[in-house]
Amino acid sequence: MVLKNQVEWALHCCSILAGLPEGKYLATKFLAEFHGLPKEYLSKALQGLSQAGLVESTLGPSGGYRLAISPREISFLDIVEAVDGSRNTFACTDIRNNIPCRPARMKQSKICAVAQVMYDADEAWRSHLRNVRLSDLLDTLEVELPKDFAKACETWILNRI
Amino acid sequence: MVLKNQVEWALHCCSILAGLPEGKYLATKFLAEFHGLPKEYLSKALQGLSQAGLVESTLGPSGGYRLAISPREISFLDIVEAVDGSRNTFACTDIRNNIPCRPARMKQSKICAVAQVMYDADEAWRSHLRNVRLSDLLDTLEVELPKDFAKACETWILNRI
DNA sequence: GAGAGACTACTCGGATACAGTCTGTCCGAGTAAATCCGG
DNA sequence: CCGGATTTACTCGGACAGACTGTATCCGAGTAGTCTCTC
Repeated sequence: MVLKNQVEWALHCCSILAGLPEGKYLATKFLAEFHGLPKEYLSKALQGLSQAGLVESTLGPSGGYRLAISPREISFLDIVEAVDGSRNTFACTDIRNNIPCRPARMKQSKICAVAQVMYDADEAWRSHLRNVRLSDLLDTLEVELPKDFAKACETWILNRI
Repeated sequence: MVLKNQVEWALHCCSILAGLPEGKYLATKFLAEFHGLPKEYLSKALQGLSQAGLVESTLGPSGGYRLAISPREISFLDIVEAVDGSRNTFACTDIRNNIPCRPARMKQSKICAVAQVMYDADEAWRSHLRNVRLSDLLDTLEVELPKDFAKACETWILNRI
């Protein structure tokens, strides 16, 4: 049970898009070049973000992606689910229904006890991701990133808009 | 990112093995028949439990599996990791190292901020699973399961030992 | 009746196969800005 | 110099392919208990 690479890519790309000047778009080509990723495949991840409404795109020259909403309104969970889907990490197939000695017409109102525990764990994971916003990541990077490196990245990107 | 079916199977099988009379083994064949699962494939999950030391097996007639340790000492996480592996749900490939404008010989002591958030979420998930023990599941089933059903299951199993 | 050998029922592990997902590439359709060209 | 047509640069979406994983199935090797056979 491992998340796909695109999740990592999407998270990093969002942090870049969040730093864009007001109203500007950044092309997939440059996002891919910046992170050393295959452009065409990265584009799939960005399409996922776009369909989820986290990001918006425009066509033509000087087209590309930008955030559709404020970084304060985007959680890690939003990005993860946009790219990786929102299926529960545990898929209960209700194998208790196969038990041969079960009385006919037995009422099975409650959810399977095993599944309940797994669902709770899933919710703990999601809850943690829901409570971290993209803006929190930006704050952390602001502190952790060396100033000269941050500046170099900024000019690199501004040169491509 | 979905856990494999074998995890569900292993959890249910463990709850059955926990109810076995002292010192008795239950064959894979019956565990599979009881849950309506493919015997050969279920055996892979049980092998995983065996390698993790949660379960022990014996060969020959009246052979099979039984718990190797008390249900109080077995957590859900133990079972999940025995079957599904213990790799982190997020695989950081450190794409920040690919950034073209990074200064040469830049010290990158700290862990990637994106990865840190994902690792914390992973730990929240694992922590929840670690805090639920197999004995807790048995307690829940004791309360939730209709008495006649539980009895029917018990006799079904005792008849096969 | 006792002991040795054959038999049986099971686990374990490897080999194999198939399907689905992940990763990645390629290309055509559609679109918006920039450019060109005719009046 | 102005407005329409063309070109360009991009996104979007589908098609496709290879690698890997998940889901099985099958079978042979090894083992522990049981049965049988011989003395």
